[in-house]
Amino acid sequence: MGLTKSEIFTEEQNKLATLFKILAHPARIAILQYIIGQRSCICNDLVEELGLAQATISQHLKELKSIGIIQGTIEGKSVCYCIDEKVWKKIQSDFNIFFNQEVKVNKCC
Amino acid sequence: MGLTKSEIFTEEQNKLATLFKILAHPARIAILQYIIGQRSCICNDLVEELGLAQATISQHLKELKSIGIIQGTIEGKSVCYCIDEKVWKKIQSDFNIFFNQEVKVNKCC
DNA sequence: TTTATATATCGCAATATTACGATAATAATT
DNA sequence: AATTATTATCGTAATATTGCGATATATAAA
Repeated sequence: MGLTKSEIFTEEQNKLATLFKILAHPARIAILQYIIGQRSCICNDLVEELGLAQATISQHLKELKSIGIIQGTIEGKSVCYCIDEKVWKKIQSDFNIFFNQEVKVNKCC
Repeated sequence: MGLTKSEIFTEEQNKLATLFKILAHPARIAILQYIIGQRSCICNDLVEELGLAQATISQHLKELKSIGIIQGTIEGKSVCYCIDEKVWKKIQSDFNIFFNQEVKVNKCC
């Protein structure tokens, strides 16, 4: 089929999976790291830095924007992208809430 | 195309993206949460709990096993799955190393 | 030995993702 | 007004993922 059955999972499970999915691409990891290193950047910087086509970078930026982890501000004829620190920390917190669930020892493993 | 250009990214970026990818499905989140709640479980427990086909659950378990976050031990005619706490904590640590990069304030956003 | 139980794997169909060329849209520059 | 620079979007091809029925495998039970 190829269609995730979202309706059988909780909203929390779907939301967490979506966050993971947006981060699950090396180009998007690289984009985030580049923005952090430079504090901000424009789309073309990333095209030169990463060597992917402009359309591809633009699409990755759109996906990162979709979860709010970056935001873009129009500056003349370019768009300045930067990290939204609040969202960045919220995502880290959500991940840690998930990972801080106590893993109990058991019999078999 | 549809083929991620892994060769243009660092090994670290590819590895992190892979970890995110394996966790980027609500069924796999649900499986991990169920195992944590029960300490361990067998494949069939998950089939009943989640309402996905046995083949589907088995495939998700295989993917989780591929990053070592769970391990399976043969117990009679079933397989007992549990969290590998060491790997669990390592993944959490890897994520936090990524998220603890300092986000500096900048001019535009 | 036959049957039942539990899991893994194969093969397939449906859908999603990735990448990019072409092109549209917008604003600055000439 | 025409040109240039920057980004977004559309359309498309290639590949990946998801889900499941069918089937293979392996152990326990009868």
